Amino acid sequence: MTQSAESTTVSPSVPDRLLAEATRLFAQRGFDRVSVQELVEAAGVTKGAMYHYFTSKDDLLFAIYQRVLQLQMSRLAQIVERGGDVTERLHAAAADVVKTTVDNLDDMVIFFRSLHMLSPDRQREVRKERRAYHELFRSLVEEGMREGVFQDKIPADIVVNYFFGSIHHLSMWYRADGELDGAQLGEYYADLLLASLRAD
Amino acid sequence: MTQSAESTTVSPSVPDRLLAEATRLFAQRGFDRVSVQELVEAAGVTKGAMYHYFTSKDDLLFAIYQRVLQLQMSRLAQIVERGGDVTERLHAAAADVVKTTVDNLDDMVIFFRSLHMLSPDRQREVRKERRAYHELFRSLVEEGMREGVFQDKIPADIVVNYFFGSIHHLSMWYRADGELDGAQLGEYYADLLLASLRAD
DNA sequence: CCGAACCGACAGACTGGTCGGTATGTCGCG
DNA sequence: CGCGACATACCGACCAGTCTGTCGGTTCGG
Repeated sequence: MTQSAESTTVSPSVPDRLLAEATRLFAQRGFDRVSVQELVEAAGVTKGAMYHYFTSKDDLLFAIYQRVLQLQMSRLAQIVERGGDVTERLHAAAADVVKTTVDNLDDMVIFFRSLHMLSPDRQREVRKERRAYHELFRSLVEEGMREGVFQDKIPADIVVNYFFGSIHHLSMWYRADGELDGAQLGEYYADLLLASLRAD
Repeated sequence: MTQSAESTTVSPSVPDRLLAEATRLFAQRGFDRVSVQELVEAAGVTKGAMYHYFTSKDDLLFAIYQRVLQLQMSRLAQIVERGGDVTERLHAAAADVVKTTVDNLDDMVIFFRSLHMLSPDRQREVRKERRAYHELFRSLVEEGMREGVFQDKIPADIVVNYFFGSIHHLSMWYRADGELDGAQLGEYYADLLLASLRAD
């Protein structure tokens, strides 16, 4: 074994601890308001350790983005690929993205609030991957439109942006301690999306 | 007249210039990334001038929030009050908020991205006014539900959050130089909202 | 089989620069 | 002469990133 199993404690590796604490702190107070010193103290390591694993504070933020993008894309791809009619797949995809979002609210707060903190290069990279994600989702909508299952008076592109806007906004009002759980909310949101797409 | 009309130049007053430049810069680069020095230079004044009219950098940000909240609330109130059936009023309100949002994209970027930069007191104040705004909008939805014009399987609260999420997200993808103008987009968005509310 | 060279993984002090806010001065106008 | 409306120099705090050092393990030549 290398070192992944356990040493004295079962705590995760240093980079993982940094990522976890960074996510929590950046979501809570904003990227610029969290100092590197504070972050490493929260993770129980030192600056030396952080700069050993990440080239900059920016790099740490980017790592959070990559984790989110990868998670979302893999979940959506899985749903798109599996069979079933397009209505079912779109409903499942919509409900799943809601569930995943409320399960990772901190990630989403950071995602939408801190994009402009990344270097232009990395912003482009994030936008590129995000676009691919949108396009995969949109392909479902377009499929339904072609089949005549969905109305096509409103461009698929607009519908998708409309829906993802709602998702984005979840990080501003959804509270995990409320009465509404993620699965229930996912049902509502998926129903709203499909209702607005219902063919006449 | 006091001083509002004109002096030598026709340029707006110092506080107005500060507000305008602050809005542009905060939206472009984020509150924490704009230094007071840079801001006052952009507005063509000095720090002394700024701290004469605003008690802090925070205070300037709060002034932007107040302007946005007031504008939105007054527009919505006007639409709600005028007659017409509930479908028409909701459609008009929805289309108008889209139009107002794309006409003031910088304001909205700041609104959603920088809320956590305000002091807790002022955050509460903003949230309070924002809630009142949501509730007024929601009252339209509830009215339609009571009358049976709208479906009521999904709570009005959820529907409103869903819709305002889409609005919020506009600041992330809508580009004024694109092919879609605000009025057209407002139609689409209002149609989507009403479609998702259509009674069976 | 052993010791020396080496290496990855940190620790922690330090630095150059920046920033929000303040204190004091000035100037024109009533 | 007094006061509102600024101008400007300045300060203390803080912060990202760097640099040098340390230490436990691994490798490798003899």
